[in-house]
Amino acid sequence: MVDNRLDATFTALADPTRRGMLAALAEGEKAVSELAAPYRMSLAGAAKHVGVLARAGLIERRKVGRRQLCRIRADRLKDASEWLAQWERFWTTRLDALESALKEDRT
Amino acid sequence: MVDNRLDATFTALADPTRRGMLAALAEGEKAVSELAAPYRMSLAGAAKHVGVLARAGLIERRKVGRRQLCRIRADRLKDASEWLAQWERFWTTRLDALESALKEDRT
DNA sequence: AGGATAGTAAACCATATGGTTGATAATCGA
DNA sequence: TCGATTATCAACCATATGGTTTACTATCCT
Repeated sequence: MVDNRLDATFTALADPTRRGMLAALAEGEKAVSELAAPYRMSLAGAAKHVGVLARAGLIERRKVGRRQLCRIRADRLKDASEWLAQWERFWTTRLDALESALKEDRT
Repeated sequence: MVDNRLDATFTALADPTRRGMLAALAEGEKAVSELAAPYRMSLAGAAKHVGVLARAGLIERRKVGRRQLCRIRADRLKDASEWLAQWERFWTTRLDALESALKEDRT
């Protein structure tokens, strides 16, 4: 199912630690321990989060020496974004309705 | 935290039943039992999913007679969409890189 | 009034999740 | 070679999640 990928993607995005890690990776490739550093959490714990991101396909890892460099893989993020874009019609019509309601108020 | 809202939103979106319910609500307001109908699941189980969507702020409920009519509240979906839009630069540069790689292949 | 319908609430169960610690492996640097 | 660094793995724990069933309330219909 295509759905399973969205499940994993949204599940991965549902945790602030993991969203923070993605934000950190926006600056460029980072090793697991660098990703872990900002969090009051054991390295093993943080590495689990990295694993969730990797299994969801949101990041790639490559081993360089003893470090495991991670970088963002944009395509899954794009899938999620496109799913959400489906709903754009809703909020735009919502905003349109709000706008005309406001206009009506002023007349 | 603003983050907590994103947590709840993405958690709610991480389940295919709940995404399906949102899709059903795209056609218009629906009662809980109507939302539940497509799923091989007890009404109580489905109602829990509706509760998750409501607590995440993705839907609103209003009681009409003995029915509980639900409709989409677009703003939270929009929040999630905007969070994801942050990453647009990533996949566009990715696609650009892919494109030039393909071009290079052909020369 | 009394039965069917719509929904919630509570108790329960199995499994998933987020975290810990401790052990181990691989690599770097002196 | 030896110690420190980087990371994974396994076992474990508490809590959350997705589902069930049973019981109950509220509303509608005849």
